[in-house]
Amino acid sequence: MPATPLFRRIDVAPAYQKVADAIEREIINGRIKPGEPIGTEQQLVAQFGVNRSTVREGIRVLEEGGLIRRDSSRRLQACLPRYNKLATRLSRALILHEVTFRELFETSMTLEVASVEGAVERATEENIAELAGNLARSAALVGNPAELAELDAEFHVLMAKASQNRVLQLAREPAAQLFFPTTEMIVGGVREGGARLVEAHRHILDAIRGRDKEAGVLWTRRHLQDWRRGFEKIASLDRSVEHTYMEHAYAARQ
Amino acid sequence: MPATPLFRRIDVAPAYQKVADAIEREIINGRIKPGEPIGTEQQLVAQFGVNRSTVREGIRVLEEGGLIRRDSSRRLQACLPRYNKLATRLSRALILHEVTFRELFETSMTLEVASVEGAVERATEENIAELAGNLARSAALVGNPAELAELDAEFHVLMAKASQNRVLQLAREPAAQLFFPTTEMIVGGVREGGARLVEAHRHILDAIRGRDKEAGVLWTRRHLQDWRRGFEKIASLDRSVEHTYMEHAYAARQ
DNA sequence: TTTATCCGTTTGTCCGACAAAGCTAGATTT
DNA sequence: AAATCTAGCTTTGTCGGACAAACGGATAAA
Repeated sequence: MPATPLFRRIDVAPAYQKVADAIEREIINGRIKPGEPIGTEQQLVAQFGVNRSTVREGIRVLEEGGLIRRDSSRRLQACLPRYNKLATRLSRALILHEVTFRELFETSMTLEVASVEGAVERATEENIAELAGNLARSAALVGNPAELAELDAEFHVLMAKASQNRVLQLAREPAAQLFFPTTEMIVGGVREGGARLVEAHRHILDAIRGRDKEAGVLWTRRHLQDWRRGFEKIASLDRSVEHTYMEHAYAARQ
Repeated sequence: MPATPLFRRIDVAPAYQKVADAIEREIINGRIKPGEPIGTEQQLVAQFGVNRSTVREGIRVLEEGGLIRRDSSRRLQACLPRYNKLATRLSRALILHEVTFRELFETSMTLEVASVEGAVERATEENIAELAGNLARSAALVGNPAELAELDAEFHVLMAKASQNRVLQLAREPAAQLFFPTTEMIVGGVREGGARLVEAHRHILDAIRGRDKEAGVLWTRRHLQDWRRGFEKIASLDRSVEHTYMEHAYAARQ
């Protein structure tokens, strides 16, 4: 073997990967815009000159990556990767890495506070209307932990949306997906839990309306501290977000 | 159509999806541990009773999701999803959503501050040694924007690691992947930029060593503000990341 | 206007096949 | 005996062809 290699390593990516890469490039470059059709499998077979099985494997990769999806009639089209879907993967990764609720709590505190600060600064009338709608529905469902937990998660999503910061929206999502599902357990297990939750939301919304950052931050902190107190009554913050929880969330969702 | 639907939508997932789900469940549940083999395609064919093509499509899904990988000899094995891979996809999503550097900056400020706070509280001797090593190398490369930019990114990764909060580590990664590559442009374009960067890192490390949270936060803020000032000299914060970054950084990298 | 029917297209799945690359174990060489 | 080589088996990546089910659209019937 020569001391200095004469040749660069040849790129030998499998064909399905090359198919996926080629389509991905077109989407990233903007040559194919979100919503536009990619073509049928048959057409891709013709264009790439590979077998349909190979094309289909490439498609699966892109589909899982969130770059393409199938519309109502199963035809392929480009799409904007949905935060939510990617966030789900990340949440799973967090579980497998056995993170603790303490880590989850600490990070969520940071991100929710940033979120409310942004919302106070930049929420539009429409954002506020959405939050108000959520609050009204929540108030009507104080006694229903399951529904209330879902509305709580939505409230925080709306708050992030109101911050007009999409990076923040994305950054908070993975933690939120693991964090907020516990709300049901907590609201259900703590006396007056539901009422306190709605009360906090009301104060936060008022702060956003009144552009009062201090109040917004204060009530967001209280809101999360409430969660923490509730959580510590039923579990330890330093236990990992276990498989048991995954099952719980999974089962409940399906 | 009845006002209230009588039936829930029936689950008719395609076979390849069911294959992927089945394997995923085993991994999430911990029945298959990271590093353990999944079996050959032939075995999966036998176990699931479906065709190999179907199995392979399912495998692509899991592979892209980061739950399984192929070892040196291409055999399937479970693995821990790597943050980095997932974060890359998220970064791509951010680009497609045409986020601005303002959003990136604001979120990074939040997350880096949280990161340094955690590091000040919980950094181990090993963490500090790693940071010190990074600082020493940086100091030796003040005049080299490309190298320094890479070391800067690493410094912040190490800082997040020192916070002992894996959720935070993950949450900051997508933004960081888009944010820090611009450092090269900035350090190269601003007089004394490299020196200021190393100086800031030094103060941050000192603060972590001395468990001085206030100083840590202060210098982290300054460090990022420096970035911002530098950035505004060469581009607008409100332009999308795609337009600015794709042109500059991509061209430079290739 | 709605319902039913037919037909071409597309997807999901299956079968069988083969070359290339990796592993295994016996045969060969040193 | 140890190292090396070789041949065979296994596994993956790819291919071609096939077919049922679902969908879209057009047309006929009520």
